[in-house]
Amino acid sequence: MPELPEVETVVRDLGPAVAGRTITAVEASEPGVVRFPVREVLAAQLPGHRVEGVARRGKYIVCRLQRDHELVIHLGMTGHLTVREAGARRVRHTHLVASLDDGRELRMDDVRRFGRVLFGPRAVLEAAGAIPRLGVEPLTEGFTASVLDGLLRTSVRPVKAVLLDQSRIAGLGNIYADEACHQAGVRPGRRAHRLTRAERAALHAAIPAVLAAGVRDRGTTFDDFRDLEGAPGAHAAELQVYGRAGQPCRRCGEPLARTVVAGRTTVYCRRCQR
DNA sequence: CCCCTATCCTGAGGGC
DNA sequence: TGCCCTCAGGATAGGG
Repeated sequence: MPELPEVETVVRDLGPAVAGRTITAVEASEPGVVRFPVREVLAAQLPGHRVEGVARRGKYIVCRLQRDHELVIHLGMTGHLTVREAGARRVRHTHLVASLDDGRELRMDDVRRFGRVLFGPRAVLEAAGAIPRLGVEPLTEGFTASVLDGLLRTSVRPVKAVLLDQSRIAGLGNIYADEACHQAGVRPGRRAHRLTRAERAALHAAIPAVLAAGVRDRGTTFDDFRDLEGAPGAHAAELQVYGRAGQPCRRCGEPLARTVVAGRTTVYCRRCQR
């Protein structure tokens, strides 16, 4: 599942690959994934636009186009972006193919169709609420200890629910939320407002640390994340808890516990996390 | 505003 | 060999 490090990996490769390129033709095949506007409008209006740059906001990939237009892509759980030579074999469930003026194609595929493609003038996308309000970016200077304190101290929800709430912190998903809680020594099910000052500080350090490690390793390929060229990320081997229920904690040897928090499978160490 | 639950969606994997 | 069931989860709609 693409979270901040996986999306960042895609964005860092996508910028150099498509900046300056003009989109010459568009196929948007599957209804559902291409949400805004309807895909016929996208196919009619996107060609002719030149890509000026690519940025990330939370888990959203934002391609800046000419005339203040944007092509926004969310990969959902199983989405992929690739840049390939035109005519290369397509995978099943390819929802968007944007031909570029260098003979390559930007493609988006997504088996489960939880991903989204949005296009239009930035102001229109914003006014329509196409991208929901997103919280602080955890790898920026805006992610201060006091900002995180404010989020945690005012919520009675499980701490993991706060970490997963994109309107509060943008970019954490199930993998890195569990990893951050383990590194901080905090049980994911603890009520956020009951954490001690020291625990909040530990989380404030752990969140950027686990995300930066994921970015460094070009993402976690647990089952199906791939970068622009189809290569897996290397971070799965570094995971401490996610996907390791029943296996020994790498810190203390205790078999890792599995539970459900905020509706998500959650793995933690009974001994290391209190 | 706050929080929780159901829903979307397909393929992998287990049980028999 | 194959059918059926459960599970995976990011985001969001809707209920309390």
